[in-house]
Amino acid sequence: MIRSEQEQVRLGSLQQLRDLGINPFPAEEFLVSHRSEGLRADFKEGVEVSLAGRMMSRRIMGKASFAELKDSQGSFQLYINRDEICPGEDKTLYNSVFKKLLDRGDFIGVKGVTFLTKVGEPSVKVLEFKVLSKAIRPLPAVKTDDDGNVHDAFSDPELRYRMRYVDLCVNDKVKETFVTRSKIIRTIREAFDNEGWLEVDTPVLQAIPGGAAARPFATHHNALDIPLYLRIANELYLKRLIVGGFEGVYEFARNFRNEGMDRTHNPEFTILELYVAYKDYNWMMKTMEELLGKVAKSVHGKTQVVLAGQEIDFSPPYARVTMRDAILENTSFDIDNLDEDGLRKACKQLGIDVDASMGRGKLIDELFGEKCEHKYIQPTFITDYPVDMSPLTKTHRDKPGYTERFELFINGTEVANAYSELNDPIDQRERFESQAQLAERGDDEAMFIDQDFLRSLEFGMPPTSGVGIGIDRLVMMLTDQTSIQEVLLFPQMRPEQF
RNA sequence: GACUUGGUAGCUCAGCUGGUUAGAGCAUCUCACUUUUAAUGAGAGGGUCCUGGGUUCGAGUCCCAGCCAGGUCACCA
Repeated sequence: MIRSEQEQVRLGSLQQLRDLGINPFPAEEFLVSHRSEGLRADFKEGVEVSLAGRMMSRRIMGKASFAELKDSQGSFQLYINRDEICPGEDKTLYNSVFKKLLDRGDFIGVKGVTFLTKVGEPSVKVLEFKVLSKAIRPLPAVKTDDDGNVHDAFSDPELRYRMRYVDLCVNDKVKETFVTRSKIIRTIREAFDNEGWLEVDTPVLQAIPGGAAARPFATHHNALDIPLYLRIANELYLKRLIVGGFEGVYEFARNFRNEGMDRTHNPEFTILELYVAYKDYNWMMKTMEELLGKVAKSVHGKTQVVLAGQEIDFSPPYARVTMRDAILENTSFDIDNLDEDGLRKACKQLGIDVDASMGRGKLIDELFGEKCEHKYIQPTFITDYPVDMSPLTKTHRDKPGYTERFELFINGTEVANAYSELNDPIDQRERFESQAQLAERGDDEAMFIDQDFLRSLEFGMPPTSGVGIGIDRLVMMLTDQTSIQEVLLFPQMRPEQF
């Protein structure tokens, strides 16, 4: 293995530490009394503390030095004075160990006393330090000046995603994004738990990948000798649980879809699905706008959030626009007056590619996707989707041909999808059958018929409303990110060649 | 998958119509410096110019193929 000059120096230092009887990778616990932000928030001089972390920089001035120690909360300044850590004649600990053999990126533990420097920086005067772990590779040397300008940022997206550990070490904003992600999920979970809804786990490996229109990843179970699929959705399992008598169930589900990747799609992604009995999609709209208002508030302290330079207002209520009105407003075509051929002509007239496999629902979906979707920047519920693009949704109570379904759009991106769930087993069977016909026409994303799911509905499912929220996308909306890779710790990449 | 932009030191980047030994800042190494904070001052080292072909007296630079990534589009949530 070829080592860079800096790596060779560090490997040499590692050996010299060992030669001095210092274990560069000690096993024993290091007791920490404080962490950086806590210590700064409640700062008093003259307090004995022990801190541990990564040494991010050093400023050596002869017989005294300053260093930045970075822990999980932030950074804290250390002051190391030669004669204080080496009171006797032997100055090896300072002159050799600290100045020569330690490097940026090494983990150290220190014990010392708090004080304020001449310029008022809260610091720890180090009395003892211990090598906790040696770094062989140099971290990128990112610096921030007094005006907050970042110099020599570690910014190459490929390197950042492939070596997220480095990205997290040197780019504080990245860490913040994932702290926020966790907070968003925690806020939702707390809200649902307060309602008494049950968090559940359902199968990731499924014999029939159902609940959505998408291409699955296929795998094989050796012992059973059967094909299995990674789930594209968990919807049908959660509904089985409603059949089983739970009144509210939810799951933060990792789903897998074998499709393209771009800044809003990763092959694996997280959807929060929630099903609540005796509710309908109108109730769900209210529940969602209240939830998102609450989440925005818990993350930002207010419901107005800046996203890609625009302010998004998450305070309820959100606009409600029917699919028909959305298309009417944006294209002046009234889908109520158009049959399949008419829709196909309308699409062609608007420059939308169509093919023979597209049914009425798919054509309407194209019209909306191409000409309307991107216009909904503020949170908007698009409601009442045509029956044939919503095979799991109850037909609309008073609009024939439509369903009780909505999708939530924010910044032109679909963030949630919800319906009054179809619980009529006869109707559901017919919908599955028409999906099967679509498959025969060439639609490779049409749904499979799930006989067990149909059987469960035949035992009776209460009226239920369900929703799926794209958690990754929601996190994007709330952290001012426009790429899904920025909200996934390890976005999918083509494997690296070593 | 298509189009497009890029890949040069550990990091961020220059490198002109092809022309000596490929540069800068930070980082690294050596020396100085006991309250600095993008520490400072002096000096030094560090390169598979993504890979493989080709054109040429000569290629980081031009051509072809490939690999990886970003962006746009297609597909999708």
